[in-house]
Amino acid sequence: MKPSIQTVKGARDFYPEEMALRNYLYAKARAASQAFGYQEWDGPFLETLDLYAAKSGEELVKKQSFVFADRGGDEVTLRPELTPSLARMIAARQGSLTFPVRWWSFGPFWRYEQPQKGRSREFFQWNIDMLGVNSPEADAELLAIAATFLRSVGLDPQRATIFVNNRRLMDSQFDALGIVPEKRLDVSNLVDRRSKMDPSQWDANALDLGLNQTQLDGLKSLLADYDLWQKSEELTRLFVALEALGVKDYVKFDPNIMRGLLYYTGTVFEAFDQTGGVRRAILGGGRYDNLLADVGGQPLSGVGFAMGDVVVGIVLKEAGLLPDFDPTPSSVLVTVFDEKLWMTSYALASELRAAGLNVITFPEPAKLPKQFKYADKMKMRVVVTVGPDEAEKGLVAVKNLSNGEQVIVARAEAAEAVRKILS
RNA sequence: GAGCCUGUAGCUCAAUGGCAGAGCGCCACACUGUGGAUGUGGAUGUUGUGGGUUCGAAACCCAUCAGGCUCCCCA
Repeated sequence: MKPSIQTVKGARDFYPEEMALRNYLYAKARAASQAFGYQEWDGPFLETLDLYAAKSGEELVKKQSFVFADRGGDEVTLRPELTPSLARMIAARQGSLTFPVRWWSFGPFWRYEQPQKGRSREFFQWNIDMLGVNSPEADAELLAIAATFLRSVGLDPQRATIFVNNRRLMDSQFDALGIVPEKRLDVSNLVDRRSKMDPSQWDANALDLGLNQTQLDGLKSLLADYDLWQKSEELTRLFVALEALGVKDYVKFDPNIMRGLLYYTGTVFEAFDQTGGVRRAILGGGRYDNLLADVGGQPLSGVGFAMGDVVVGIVLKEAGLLPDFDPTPSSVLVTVFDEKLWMTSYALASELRAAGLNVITFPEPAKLPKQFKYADKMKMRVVVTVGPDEAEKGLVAVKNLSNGEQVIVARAEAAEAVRKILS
């Protein structure tokens, strides 16, 4: 039977299987974050529109935010990103926080976009930031966290690569080509779109922006120069630190990585699936020097990245790296032999739970084959049965489903027998 | 916000204007105290939804909803 009411467009149902993946990503993000000593935090899911109007682009505020009036008439929005909340909260306690601040978060976000592969309107995102240290070595730490995560979910450097660039380096190169600072943003956006465009059309767009042929040629050789990082002290130091941190194999310099975000000022990076199943970035981030000052705090530099759950979920699925799904958190089934022994089974299950085991009881008397089939389908590992023969002597039958062996033990020793099989 | 493609059983898909099907899964039984295997049988459906064309529509037309690809955007 099909339900007559569908989910909201771009929203997803989390059946136990999807919920398990979400929790898996959460656990891996937490592990990578905590391995580097980051503290978990969160902001409100509802924010005032003004928070985003202050810094975020017009596109985000006007077109891609879920905005509505509350009952008091104030405009509120479902948070489309976390960084403004971070800046606000840091600024509010700037005088009392111990820097550097190392914070991470995993929660829901909403953007009113066209849903497609790798993109939904309601999604979960891992955010992680370090504020108060402005150095390539700090940037390297965030890259190492990203690489640690990728490694922990089974994505090797050939499969998932983090491409890094530096805004300051590119700006100085643009300067050298005689591209005026006012044109940097346009040129950056153009670079960002290059991989999606037909080469001749891209050239035409570049000339439309007011570049001359010499500048265009210079820009193209710039974007083909994968040794360009050697001209940047920041990037040179970054790669030294990445090597020491043991993640250099995950990171490659790429002059084509720009990122659309206005607030990035130094190192920028994006991780991509190299097998091409998903063209969207798995994660992305960079250094931002001016964000705190923009929301009224003292100037404070930060570096961080964000990873949505949707793209990485697809990448893991396509790579065959989804973790095995456990249909039940319990590995033990206590059968109900018949009407008469029903409550005996319930009492036995209760004893096993008191001994610290997670136990499912079959909800009613049924034929044993049916109960065993249920245990098998739920991938349970142990079945405990009390039939008339056992009940009479105070015994229980404990069966190991993985090898089919069954032992008869005293009821008081059931928990121990189960534990032995599970260990 | 724009263009294109798709929507049939729980899942993957057939049926190209003429009786809506297959495989897998599901349920029951064979098996009256023990799962995975095998066999036999069974249930599946408002063909996304609403209109229209037609003697007749899953198919053709319009609208709408959802998904996918792309543009835009990716904070």
